[in-house]
Amino acid sequence: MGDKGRPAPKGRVPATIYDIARITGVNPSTVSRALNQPGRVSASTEQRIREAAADLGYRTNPMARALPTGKTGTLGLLVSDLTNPVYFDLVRGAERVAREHDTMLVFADSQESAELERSTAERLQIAVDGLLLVASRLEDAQIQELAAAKPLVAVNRPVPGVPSVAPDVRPGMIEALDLLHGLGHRRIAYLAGPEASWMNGMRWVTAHDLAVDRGMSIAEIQSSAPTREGGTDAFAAVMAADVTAVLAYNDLVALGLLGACLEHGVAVPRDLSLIGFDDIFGADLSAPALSTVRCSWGDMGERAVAKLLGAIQDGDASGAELNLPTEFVSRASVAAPGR
Amino acid sequence: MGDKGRPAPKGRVPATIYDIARITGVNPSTVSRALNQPGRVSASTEQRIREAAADLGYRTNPMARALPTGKTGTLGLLVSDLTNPVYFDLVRGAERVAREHDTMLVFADSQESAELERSTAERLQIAVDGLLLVASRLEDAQIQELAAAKPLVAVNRPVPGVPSVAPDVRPGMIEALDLLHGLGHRRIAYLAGPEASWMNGMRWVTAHDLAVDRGMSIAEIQSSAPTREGGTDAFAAVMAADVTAVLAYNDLVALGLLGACLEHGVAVPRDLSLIGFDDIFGADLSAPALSTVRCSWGDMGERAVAKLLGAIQDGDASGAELNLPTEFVSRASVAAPGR
DNA sequence: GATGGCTATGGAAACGATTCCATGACGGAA
DNA sequence: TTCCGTCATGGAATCGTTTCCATAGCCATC
Repeated sequence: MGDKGRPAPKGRVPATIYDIARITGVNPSTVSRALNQPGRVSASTEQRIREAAADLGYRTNPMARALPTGKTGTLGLLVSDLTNPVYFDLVRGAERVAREHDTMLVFADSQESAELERSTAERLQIAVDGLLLVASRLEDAQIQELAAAKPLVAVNRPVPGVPSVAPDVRPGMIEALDLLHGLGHRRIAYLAGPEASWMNGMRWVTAHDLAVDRGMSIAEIQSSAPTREGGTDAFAAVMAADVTAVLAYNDLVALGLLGACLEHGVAVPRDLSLIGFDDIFGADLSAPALSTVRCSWGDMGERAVAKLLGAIQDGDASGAELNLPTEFVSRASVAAPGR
Repeated sequence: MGDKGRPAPKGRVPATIYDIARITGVNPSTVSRALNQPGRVSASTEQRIREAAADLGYRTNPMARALPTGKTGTLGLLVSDLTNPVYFDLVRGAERVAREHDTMLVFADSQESAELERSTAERLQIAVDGLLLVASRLEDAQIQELAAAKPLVAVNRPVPGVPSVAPDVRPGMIEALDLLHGLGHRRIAYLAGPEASWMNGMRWVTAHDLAVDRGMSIAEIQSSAPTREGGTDAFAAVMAADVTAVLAYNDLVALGLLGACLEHGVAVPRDLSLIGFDDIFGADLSAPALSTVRCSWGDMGERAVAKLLGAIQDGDASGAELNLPTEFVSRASVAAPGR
């Protein structure tokens, strides 16, 4: 480990339990006990040890601890696209709970690629105590395989036998469709997201069923990507569909489509009503402000981490599913059909 | 370490170099060499070892490696507020370069609190090879102290003797003030951000000097927080300042103020021109779309990580400063003063 | 045909913490 | 007084990898 010739690495060497042991005249094992199992050593020794530790500015070396215990004190969070504003709140919620439990969060981004997701998950898995898979593009079997190796919680996508946290789209969607129906819309469209996304399928099926229940026709329109560009690109297809309202896969797509509408002189909501999903940052900024089906991503992040920590602690492999309700947020992008 | 009574932990035990050594009939040290120092063992042995490793699905245990080497293969990224959309791109850029170098990123959020930032940085520091401090609220001396312990790069804030990456606000700001001046604005205001923020001071000083150079008067208005709420809350103070244009500390504040203006019937840009900073996601969504001084946060993230990795590799402690140019993005929120 | 240098590999000591097992002291019960 | 249980602590093995040092074989050189 000699630093041969290299410019000397910076910083003083951090103190170890051996340093504390030497100073206080006890055995390293006693130091370890004093610091981690209060009451396991005599009060006076513990006192001396704690003081010495504070003096030296001792901090447990997580790597050294991880070796014998197998616990790294970190969780991995793998999302499909870190750039997507939806994940802001999720990340924040996750971070909050993790911090509360003295756990670090490692992030990674799979760039919407299943293959990259799998390899990243595998690499990540060895360095963490558990994995959070958000909006996974993997197949059920692949996820189950990962879950067999280490605790894993699927977010935004239920997987049989694997614990998961996901929004329940029905409540919000019912509100949305009731509103559209009440306003007189009869021909609507669903602007789809990525095919590999479970959530996309879920939204389409739910929207479809609810629309049919209400005697509305609903068309499915493909989009090139779950981004603003994807929404913009779909403009022509939406126009061709001859509908009075569009439910978009998410707010990003909806905002992209909204921009294209304005650009082409299609008035929203007079000529076309628009509803998004997720209530991301910025959804209330657009003109008109975007109506959307909201789910509390912050909550999802918190619940998911809590669940994962629980699974880690008691080796729980139960595949319990947790569903958080959604709600419709009514803004200016929806109105009665104009003609 | 026995799992006494606990529901058996999941998963098969991962393979180690000992397993590979046993299978191939060599010494573990040879396995280590074969895998990490190509050419250091005979081609045939290396071949056999690699095959066995692949068979067993061997992955290096990063904790075990970290112990003797002191290198964890992770970088810490500490921001003041993960919720701020500015950091999206920064995070993404950082993540990209980190991945390229097989390095993981650990995130943490200091919630705009200097004390929390310091303690988080210290805790983080022991688990990572280097630290990225974004928009730090710490004092120079504290940052220098942290930098003495382990490689550190300050982002969005230069610190004497510490390597840093920050935007150069002048170019973008010059464009902005030239535009305002050309349109006939003579009384403008700067809606400030957090006092502890170096960037806030920088923006104010630069705006002030440039305004004075052009014979414009400029007032400084305090805000309660660098968020949309902060901007909304500042509405009354802005009105009281009797100006025709406002430069806000950042887009968030600007958007908040914009919302308040619309709500109170103040027409933007006719009654008041508005300019933000950062060009965050959503800045182009508002009505009117927000003019802003943009800096490439993605680039900043990439550069910062690259710099940090460099510093780690060659123990470089040089406090080089890197400044990335900004540019003005002209949108609809600026016009000639209306009365 | 010794000698020296090089290459390929084995052996063992670290790294820092945890944890099982052992031991000595002490106190109370018989 | 003896014995046993308990408590506080020491000692040592262990986790998986890296790396320094040692050694055996080999080839080339003098």
